[in-house]
Amino acid sequence: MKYSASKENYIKAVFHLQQEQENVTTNALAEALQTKPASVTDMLKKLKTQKLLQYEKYRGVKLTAEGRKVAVQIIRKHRLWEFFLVEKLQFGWEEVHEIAEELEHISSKKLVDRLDAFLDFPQNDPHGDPIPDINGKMPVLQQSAVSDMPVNSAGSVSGIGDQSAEMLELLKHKNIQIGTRLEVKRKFEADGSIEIKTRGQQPVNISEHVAKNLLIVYVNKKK
Amino acid sequence: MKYSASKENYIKAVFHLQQEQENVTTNALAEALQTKPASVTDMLKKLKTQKLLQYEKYRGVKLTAEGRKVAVQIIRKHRLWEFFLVEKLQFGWEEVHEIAEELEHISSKKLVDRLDAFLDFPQNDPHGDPIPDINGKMPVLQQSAVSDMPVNSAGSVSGIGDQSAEMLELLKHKNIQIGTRLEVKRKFEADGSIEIKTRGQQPVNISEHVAKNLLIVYVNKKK
DNA sequence: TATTTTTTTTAGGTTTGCCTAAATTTAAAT
DNA sequence: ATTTAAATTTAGGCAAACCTAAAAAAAATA
Repeated sequence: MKYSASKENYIKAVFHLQQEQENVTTNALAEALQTKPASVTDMLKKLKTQKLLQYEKYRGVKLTAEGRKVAVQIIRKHRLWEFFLVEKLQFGWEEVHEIAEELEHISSKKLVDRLDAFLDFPQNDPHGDPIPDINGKMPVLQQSAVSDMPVNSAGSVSGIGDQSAEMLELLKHKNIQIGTRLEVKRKFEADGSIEIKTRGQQPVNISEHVAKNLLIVYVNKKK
Repeated sequence: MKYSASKENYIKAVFHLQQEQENVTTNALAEALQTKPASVTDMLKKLKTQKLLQYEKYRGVKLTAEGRKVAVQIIRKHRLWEFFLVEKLQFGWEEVHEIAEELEHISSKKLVDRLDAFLDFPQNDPHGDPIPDINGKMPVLQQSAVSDMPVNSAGSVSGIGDQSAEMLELLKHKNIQIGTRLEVKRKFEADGSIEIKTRGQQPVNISEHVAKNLLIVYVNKKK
């Protein structure tokens, strides 16, 4: 089955919003898709008749199993293209999202799978998000936000919450990327900012916003 | 300026049809785009107001300089993607056209130019057609059809006229590809078929249709 | 609980790109 | 030079995906 780019975007948005809460509201979708609630209602009706989601008016939506399958395939494409852009075409991690938003709607299944093989089956995209495999399986790893790390614990950056170009720009400037090892040195109650240290570098201070959106997996410190 | 995929397809079609004849007719466009003449008329009016082509009702169309520029950029994208698909993703030359029809509408200029560099600035796509460079320049080489070659002359396959998947399938089966050296051995008046010989192989007979659509550049025979 | 506010839906439009059927223009043939 | 045929355009419609404004339902608050 093939769906329009617009429909695919709705499905993807529902999928992402469902990570936050089971039931997705019309307003949340309108916000995510930069469109009006009335337009969302229109589209939800269509997607419902196509059995991609469950929708009862005023009750919000959930994806069906089929909808989820479609969503995962789109996400697979998006993330593989992002990986391609960064690894092969030397793009910066803050500029690939926009281009991948277009590339993810290219329909050829064979293309995606060949691309996957060409890239040597990457596990994560440039922002650390997992790439679903050919069967739609994607590993969920145990991530915490830096804001939740105890003082003196160490972690390896594994993902970014707020992936806006601005945020990625800032992290790039602070020399933080996926895989960067960091250690929490101090936490300031006053403004929620945190002092972290990365290998070899002087300690730097990150704002509460950054701390909440910088995801890590714990690692055992080694001197 | 950004144009819809549909508009880009019209512009591209006009460009290609103009290689045959200066002035492109509504019917020819409808045929090429697999749509109805009435729809073509609709679109021509829109493209005219955007100054992409010259159009006087009942008089046919020609691209403007701007239209030509747009067409060439689309063709550049199409051919670069085709090259990518064959060279990097191991696709067969008969299956890449369809996928490139989608990829050519991805808008990022930077993407195309990076892809070009990644591919090491290829001169021709998998079917032998020239790839416009970053400035839109594309070399026109002196091609002849095998049907026009004198007996005993030799050439190197440089392009294909009819690029239908069926034709490409057939050529693949006959082991003919871009760069293949061939020599005309005999021409049969009866049906226009021609006997050719490629290096090492036994002579084979190709139909008039194939002979007319197999393009070559002449080479000096060397033993 | 009644009322106000917020959320969501309905109703009625718009644009893009397509369609069919009918009218018009151009080209071909008698 | 008519008449016939072919090509093209106009007129009126349709579906997708959006919009605004108004109505209805749900949630929040007095």
